[in-house]
Amino acid sequence: MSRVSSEDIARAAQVSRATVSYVLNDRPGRRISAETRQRVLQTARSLGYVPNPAAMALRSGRSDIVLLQENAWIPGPDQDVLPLGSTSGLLRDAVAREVRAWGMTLVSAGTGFPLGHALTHLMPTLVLAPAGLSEVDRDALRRSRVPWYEPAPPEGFPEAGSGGEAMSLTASLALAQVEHLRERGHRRIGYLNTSVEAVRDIAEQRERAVRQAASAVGVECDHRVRLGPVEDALPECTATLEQWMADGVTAVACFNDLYAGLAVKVLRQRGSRIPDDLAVLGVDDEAMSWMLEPPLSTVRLRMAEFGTHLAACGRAVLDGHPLPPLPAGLTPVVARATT
Amino acid sequence: MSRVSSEDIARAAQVSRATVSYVLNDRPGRRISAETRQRVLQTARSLGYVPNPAAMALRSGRSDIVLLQENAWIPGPDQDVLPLGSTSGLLRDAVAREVRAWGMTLVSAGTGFPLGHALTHLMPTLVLAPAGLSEVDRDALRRSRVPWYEPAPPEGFPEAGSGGEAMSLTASLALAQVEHLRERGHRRIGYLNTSVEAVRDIAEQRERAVRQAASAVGVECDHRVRLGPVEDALPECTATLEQWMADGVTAVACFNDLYAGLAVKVLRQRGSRIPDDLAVLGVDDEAMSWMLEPPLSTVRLRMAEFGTHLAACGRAVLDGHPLPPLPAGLTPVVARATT
DNA sequence: CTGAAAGCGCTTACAG
DNA sequence: CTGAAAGCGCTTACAG
Repeated sequence: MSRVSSEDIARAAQVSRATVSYVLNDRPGRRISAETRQRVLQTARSLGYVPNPAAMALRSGRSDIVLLQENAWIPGPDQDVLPLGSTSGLLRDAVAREVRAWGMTLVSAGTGFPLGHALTHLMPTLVLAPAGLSEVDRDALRRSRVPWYEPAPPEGFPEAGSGGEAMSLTASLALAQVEHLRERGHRRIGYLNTSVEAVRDIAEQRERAVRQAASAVGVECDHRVRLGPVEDALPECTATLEQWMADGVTAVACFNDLYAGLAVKVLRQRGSRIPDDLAVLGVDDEAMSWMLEPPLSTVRLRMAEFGTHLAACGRAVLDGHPLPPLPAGLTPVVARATT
Repeated sequence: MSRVSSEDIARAAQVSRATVSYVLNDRPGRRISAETRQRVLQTARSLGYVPNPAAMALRSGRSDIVLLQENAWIPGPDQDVLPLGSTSGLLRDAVAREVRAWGMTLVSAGTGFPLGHALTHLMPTLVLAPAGLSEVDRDALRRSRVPWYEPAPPEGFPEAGSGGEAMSLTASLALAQVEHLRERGHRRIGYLNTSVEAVRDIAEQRERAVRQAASAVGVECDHRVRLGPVEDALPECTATLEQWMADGVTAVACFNDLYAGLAVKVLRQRGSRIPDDLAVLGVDDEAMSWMLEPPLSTVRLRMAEFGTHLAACGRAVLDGHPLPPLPAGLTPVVARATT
């Protein structure tokens, strides 16, 4: 069965293709008799009409595709990969659901490729970049005049009295980590970051946010490291944590659950008590985090909810509306046994 | 800067658009003077020409998009999700790399949506379904005449003397699990499967494959369960494993590392020794599996290599060539402390 | 060896 | 209120 075109439905409904187009697109200023209108709608439905996306794209110079740019992997044929947690699919599916409600299609094209390629091949209407864009990608976007949304880098915390202004996800995450540790009585914490290249930007942003949060909350955070891929980082992590404990650090906030898991491993190996000798706090609430011994405390990122928000922001840039504020409660602490 | 069209390059190179098209597409049967040819190629390059994908798609009735249909999630606004391991992104990126070498673009559209929607919106040239397709999706594919590749369901194991015929990934996985356990001396094993709806097909295939592998190898595998989402399955898992141990089961093969992690958790809680009282073997080699206590033995799926193979199969169906055999060594055992 | 023309399926001024 | 026509950017018979 070949596709049915607007021509087909025009013929069947005894009107011109223009009329079909007008009623299907609900063009204002065009008065179509209610009767004709019904007939067209009817036949369109009964014929199972779906507009040809290529033709629409050719005409409008834009497809109905929204491109989700994920960039949390190191590509490469080897296993040299920092997997973004198992939660990243949640984001995509949530965004996909919203975008679909607009009558568009969300698509993601794999990471590690310059955006330019996907841009010319897909001609998306909008690009969504939950974790930010490289300057190169931003350039490509500007050149091809495709609108995009990426969260603003964390700008610090709302001023006192600003009336609950929006915080970035990163800021809210950092604050959740630091506040939780403070509540548990810690006054000197360390930050265990990653040096994996593919997530450098986000790692730097998080570290900055944690420092700001710490000083805002009255916690000292002068101890910080950046470790390579978790699989290889055990020795260095051991040395670091021993030093830190000697310096009076009582808790570590980690880039994510993987590094937190590493820290837990290190502490167990040397017989340290968790959290008494050192508390450990991750990020992501990975599927296996509660299976660690002891079960890992972590800050969850509500990915599905964040996805919905991300989509709303995209919609706003498309419509020229102001951006909606980040909803609260996106970064709940999951306190288990390591804090 | 608006896109440059073949018209532009025709003008600049002083030829007709037809000529441009002929040289760019290397049309055989058309003799274009080497000189003209060079000039066209030259100007195309210098102008940064990229064919308009919408126009190509409109003309050919097909885009240059390859759609990767992943289906390893339960969608839904709640957290009721079985995350496919953190390794799934590896697959996508590997396939994307191959597809890109064909001059096409790989795209994935999120899971939990009927394929029909993406089909009509994207008009892909090919659909790749690493984990198989539902009958509904297959119908949609047939109706829209889009070619697709999905691995054949496991058909059992090659006959003796068949000369190393291709095995499915599922079969090879199952065999790896069972053989490893046999080598470790186990003669009566259990299979800990998932009942999560979103992966029912794959769960059933794996279970069948494990049973076949067990009988092929001379191991008894009469003990099997299907547990719900890991987070809620602890009590049931406990009851099951206790029963099995009482029945003389000495090892469990699991659907994936999440369920294996659950089993480990259960055994620790009741003070059983691993692997002496019960050995545990997962699948996936998740990023956190080695952090468990004791570190989890598992079978890794070489996702990147599998992705390359998947792409090659897709290419073969596109070209009408015979399918390449599944490469060997895609499912190495990672023996750690639980077996 | 190269060019003029049709046509893929849509939308939207522009006439009636 | 509705229709005929142009045009988005490509490819490919079909003439020269």
